[in-house]
Amino acid sequence: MPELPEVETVRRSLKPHLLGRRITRAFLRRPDILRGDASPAALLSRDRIERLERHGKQLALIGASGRVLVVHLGMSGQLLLSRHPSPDPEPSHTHAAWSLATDHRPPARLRFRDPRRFGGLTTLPDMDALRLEHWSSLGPDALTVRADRLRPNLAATRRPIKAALLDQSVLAGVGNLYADEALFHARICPRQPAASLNREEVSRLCRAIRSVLGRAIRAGGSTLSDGMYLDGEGKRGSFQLQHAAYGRSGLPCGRCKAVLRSEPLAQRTTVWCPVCQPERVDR
DNA sequence: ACCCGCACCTGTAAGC
DNA sequence: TGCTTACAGGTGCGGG
Repeated sequence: MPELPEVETVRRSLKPHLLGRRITRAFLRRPDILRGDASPAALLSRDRIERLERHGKQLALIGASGRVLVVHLGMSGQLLLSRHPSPDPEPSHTHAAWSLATDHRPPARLRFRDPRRFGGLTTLPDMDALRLEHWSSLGPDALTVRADRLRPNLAATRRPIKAALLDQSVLAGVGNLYADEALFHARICPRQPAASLNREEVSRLCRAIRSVLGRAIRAGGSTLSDGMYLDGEGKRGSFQLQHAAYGRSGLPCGRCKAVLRSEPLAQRTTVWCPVCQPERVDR
């Protein structure tokens, strides 16, 4: 599922193909996946892609005109490059597409696919709208988060730490999979109230978050057995081979061999090691 | 103000 | 074998 490492891998895989490239035409097949102005110009038709930015799980394409197209992959979203014309039929659930100007770079079409439609596109007039409106409700980006930014956000909530990590206004980029991985590596029980983490625990958690997300990006993200996640060139990730907690309920902990435990928390399947991540009694 | 719980959506897989 | 059911989860919102 696309969380920060997958979105960052998509960004990096698209960058050499898209930067400086002109969009000749934009196609919107399902207008209900779009928020904002649906005009061709807002969809970057006849624009030139100047930058690709990411905050948390959101990806922004920024045109030379200053216009911004935000892509949110949700659960099953994909941004895929393909040749055009292509001998293959258009993939199912292709909700939007962009024709790219012919230059020496071959793939000539970009598609947004999203079978479950939890994702979508947002058009914004400029970078100010992106920073001051669209991204202002998001917490610090998880890839570079430091304890001094995370500590006040955790102190403000009584929810379990796992629930707080899933809240994009607390921290941007972590979803169910990487929350379990980060808590495992930080040796913190997912049920521990967020506000009860001491300075040392918040520092450990930040280091674990940065480290696990960094390693996941180096592995190209996690492509689970459903094969849903692919980068911009259609390549699979391999970080699923390094998962320590996610999807390993009932299997031995890689550190202490105790059986990993699973229980729903914040309506999400949560896996942790009862020995390495003990519940700390709070005073 | 905070936060819980559910609806949204579809593909996959397990169960009968 | 073919149907039904459960499950996966990011986000937004109703309501407590």
